[in-house]
Amino acid sequence: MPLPDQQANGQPTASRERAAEISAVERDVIEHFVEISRALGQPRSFAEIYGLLFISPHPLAMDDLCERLEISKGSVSQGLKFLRDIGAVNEVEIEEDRRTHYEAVAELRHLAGRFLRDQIGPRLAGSEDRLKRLATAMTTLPVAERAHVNSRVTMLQSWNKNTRRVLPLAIKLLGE
Amino acid sequence: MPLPDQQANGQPTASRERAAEISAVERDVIEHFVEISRALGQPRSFAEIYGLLFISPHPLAMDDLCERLEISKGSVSQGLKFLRDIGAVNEVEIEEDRRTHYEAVAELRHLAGRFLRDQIGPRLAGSEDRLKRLATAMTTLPVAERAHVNSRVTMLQSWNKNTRRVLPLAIKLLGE
DNA sequence: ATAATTGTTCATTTTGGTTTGAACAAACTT
DNA sequence: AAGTTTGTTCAAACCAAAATGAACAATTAT
Repeated sequence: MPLPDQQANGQPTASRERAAEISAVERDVIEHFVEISRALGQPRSFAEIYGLLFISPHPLAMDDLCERLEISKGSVSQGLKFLRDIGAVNEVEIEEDRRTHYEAVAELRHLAGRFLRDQIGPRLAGSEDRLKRLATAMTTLPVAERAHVNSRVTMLQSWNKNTRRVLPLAIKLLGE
Repeated sequence: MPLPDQQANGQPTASRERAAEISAVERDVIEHFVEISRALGQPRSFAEIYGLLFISPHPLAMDDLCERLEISKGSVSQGLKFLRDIGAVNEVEIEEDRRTHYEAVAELRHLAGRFLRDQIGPRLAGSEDRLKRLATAMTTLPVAERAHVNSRVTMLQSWNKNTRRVLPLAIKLLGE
């Protein structure tokens, strides 16, 4: 146990004070994002990290996130990696602090857009491939079944096409 | 082990033949729904059930679903309950068979609409409540923090409102 | 050079949600 | 009535995904 806390002193390398606990307001905001991320099938810790950064008035470093959210360094590292990748957080340099700090990107347009492109897009593409293969495999079926199967597969293809069309539009409308 | 299989005989109470295995085409269609349901955070077995009903040319009973999908009676019962509740399947009565059979409701409009209403709607409502409470709790904050927190909470409220507006529209567009 | 700090990776552990299967109720058959 | 079939419920088992924490690399300070 090194130096006791010495807040607001000039020493650049002085030991940092322990981060404050999560307040009621912060708690609620974080919970809000946790629920959203759940609906999107993303891990809770990622949402907690984003939520705290979103409500924090200044950028935070990994340590802060670990201590205040009480999650491990590993989780925070992974969470920040994901959030960085989808452009949900920005790195911020702070003078006289070696650690990289992070701030939340609050523009829903960017957020949702990149999430759509990186997370949903590839899946839709995969679906399209499968449907194409299906259409081929179908031709080997006995004629009796073919009619029904064909109508169903056609339906799936049309749903997929519609989704591809509507999703980007919806994102655009969401971002006001 | 009762009577050996006797297909296509006249006896109404005769032992039923074992259900056929899943074909390649069925496999692919089912997998398609499994992936969609994953994105929506629904259990795999539910999607399997819906998928098989969707591609099947005739209604199926619980037994059929158990045997062909190789999942337990309990799972099928729960899955059908869920699918019934959101209106994704209809019960069908079959003459000279006591068991209730099920067919998939293939109208995307109904499907998505009810899913939205039953699964997403309540969550959005919950969010709105939390945001209201938040707006109140906020007023007890020190003035210094209040400005920033206020701007963030306002942002969340606006996102929520937009979602409420856009989601039904998106559903409508999806259903052609 | 040595030590301390910052951050990532990944094998293990934990956890939360799904699936199972046994017990049960209800309806039907003989 | 006794027995069979059909279907639900729920505690326990199971499992995949998330969280942990130790080992590691890289950078900076002494």
